[in-house]
Amino acid sequence: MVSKLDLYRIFSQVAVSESFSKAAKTLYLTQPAVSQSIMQLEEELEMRLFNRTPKGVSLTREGKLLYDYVHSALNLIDSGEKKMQEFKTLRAGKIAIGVGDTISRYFLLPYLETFHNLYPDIKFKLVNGTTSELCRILKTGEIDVALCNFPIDDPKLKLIVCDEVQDTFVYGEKYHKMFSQPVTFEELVKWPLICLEQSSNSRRFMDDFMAERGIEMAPEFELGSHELLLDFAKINLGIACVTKEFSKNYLESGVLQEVQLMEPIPKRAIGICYLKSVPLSPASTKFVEIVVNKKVDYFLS
Amino acid sequence: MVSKLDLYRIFSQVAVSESFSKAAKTLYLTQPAVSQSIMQLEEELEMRLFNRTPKGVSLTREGKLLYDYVHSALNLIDSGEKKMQEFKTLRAGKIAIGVGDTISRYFLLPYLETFHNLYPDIKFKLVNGTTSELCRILKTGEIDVALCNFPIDDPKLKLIVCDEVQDTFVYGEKYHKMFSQPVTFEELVKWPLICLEQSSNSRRFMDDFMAERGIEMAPEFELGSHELLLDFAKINLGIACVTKEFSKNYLESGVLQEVQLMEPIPKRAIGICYLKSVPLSPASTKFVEIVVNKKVDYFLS
DNA sequence: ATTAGGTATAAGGAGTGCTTATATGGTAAG
DNA sequence: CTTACCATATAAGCACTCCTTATACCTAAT
Repeated sequence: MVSKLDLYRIFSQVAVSESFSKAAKTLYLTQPAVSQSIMQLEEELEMRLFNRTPKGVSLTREGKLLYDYVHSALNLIDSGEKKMQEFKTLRAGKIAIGVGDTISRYFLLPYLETFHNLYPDIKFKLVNGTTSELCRILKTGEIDVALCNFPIDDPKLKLIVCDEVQDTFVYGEKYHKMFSQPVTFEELVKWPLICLEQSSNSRRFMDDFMAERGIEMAPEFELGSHELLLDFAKINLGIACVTKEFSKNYLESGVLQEVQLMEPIPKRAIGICYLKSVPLSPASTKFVEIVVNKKVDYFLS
Repeated sequence: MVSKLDLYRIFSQVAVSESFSKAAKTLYLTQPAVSQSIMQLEEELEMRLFNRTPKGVSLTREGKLLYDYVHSALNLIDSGEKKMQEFKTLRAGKIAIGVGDTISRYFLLPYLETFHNLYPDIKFKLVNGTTSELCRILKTGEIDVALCNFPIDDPKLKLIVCDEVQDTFVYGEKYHKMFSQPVTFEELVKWPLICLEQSSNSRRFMDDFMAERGIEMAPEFELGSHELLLDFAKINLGIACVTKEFSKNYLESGVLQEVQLMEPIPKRAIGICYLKSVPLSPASTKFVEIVVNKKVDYFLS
């Protein structure tokens, strides 16, 4: 095995130039340097690679065959380097993003669109899961970044708050006259409630908040998606605990209305997180930048 | 473009070992050497290739892709080097041999068989031509060696006499009683003669020899192959000028008989020749060795 | 807490690989 | 035939690269 791969780059150039001195010029070397390199290669392979002629050199039968291999190999390396260049300039690549179900629908989409319009060659992989699941698979490397509901307490993760959302309770037409006045939490939970499943971070947030006040929520319905919450409320099956920002359409059109509360519910943070120990790829870096800077292309959202 | 290809060999090993220190051991280097090499590669590509972990390292998404290229490239180089090894040990390769028509039939064949039995993986390319044609295409590189009739006067060619052959005149049954006594050349040329074409070296040799004595040969028949000479003589169309060694079967069986001459015809040399300026390939070297040492496998000839 | 095993960093020295200078050889033109 | 020019080969010296030793730092496991 030839120890010095670099000799092959010289070999290849000489094969093309058919001259030591011409190859030397191309490689910004001197002719003796090339001469010595080829001699070294020939010695290590114990094989004459070039026929020396007064006009230059030409590959021997064996050298020609070696060149075919070497040429392909060098091309492969070049292709690989080009690919890296593309990654660097975000003309190729892939981001694996973990995201909570609710967030993917109402929050992530505009950023994905913005990013995709800027860098159409970057591929996405989206993985859905709860906040804790996402934190786990971040560490396996399956995903590069995760967008999830805070709070998260994990020393290995870098956390960046991107947005704050307001949980709120909404009702449909049937409940209209019953909520003309602000209510307390104690009064509220007596109504039929529509909530997300207990496994979700948003639900847990609200459960914890109520628990601090000694109140227990016993929802009539526990649903799997935020969209269902809104639908259920619309047909007057109860009071839904939803995220205000994700319910804009329903509230603005008047289909649903917010319960006026005596005491505000604190805002809840949504953020992006990734492993502290693993540097982000160029594409992921750019994606994070877009999300934290809220660079949404509003024309598209 | 990464200037130092050797970095890729280290890169590849690290990718396999998934550890700088393990790769270092495999490569008979120290861990810092590997560490620095990878850092250098990463700097030149401006791309993180490995994620460092406390247990070792793992390829980044981008590194993995680069590895696919690099791995293939290194495999190609290895294959090329293996091929060279095969050439060296005559387990692969090709010889292009130029050979006169007559010689190929009566002289070359046993050597080809011997060589082929020793090195069955070497391929042959045979090119027929006259001596002067062969000398010309030797210089073009189309053939590696040539087997032809001497004399040759070319300062660029290395000449090795392999054998001497005796030209002679033969006749068939009809001429039997007319050649009971030795004849002079002057008497001989009065009979109908069967010769090779004037372009052949053997014919020129005989023409020149006669000319020195002021005799001109005016053959009845000028034929393209030695075999035809014998056939024509057999059916009594004249006296054929042939090479004794190549007519053994006809002479021994008594189908043809030699003209007894007053004065002997000098022997003519057959030899192998190749360019002085171009070193022979391993296969060609061995072939020349077999021919000049007359290493014929007699069981086969 | 301590140890073991991993990578990163710093500094020094050996060796390699380049350069300059020169030799050698062949071809083509004078 | 000689000379000049173009190519490669050889020789010697030096700069720089790259590897080594030494050390620091981190994490995980005992």
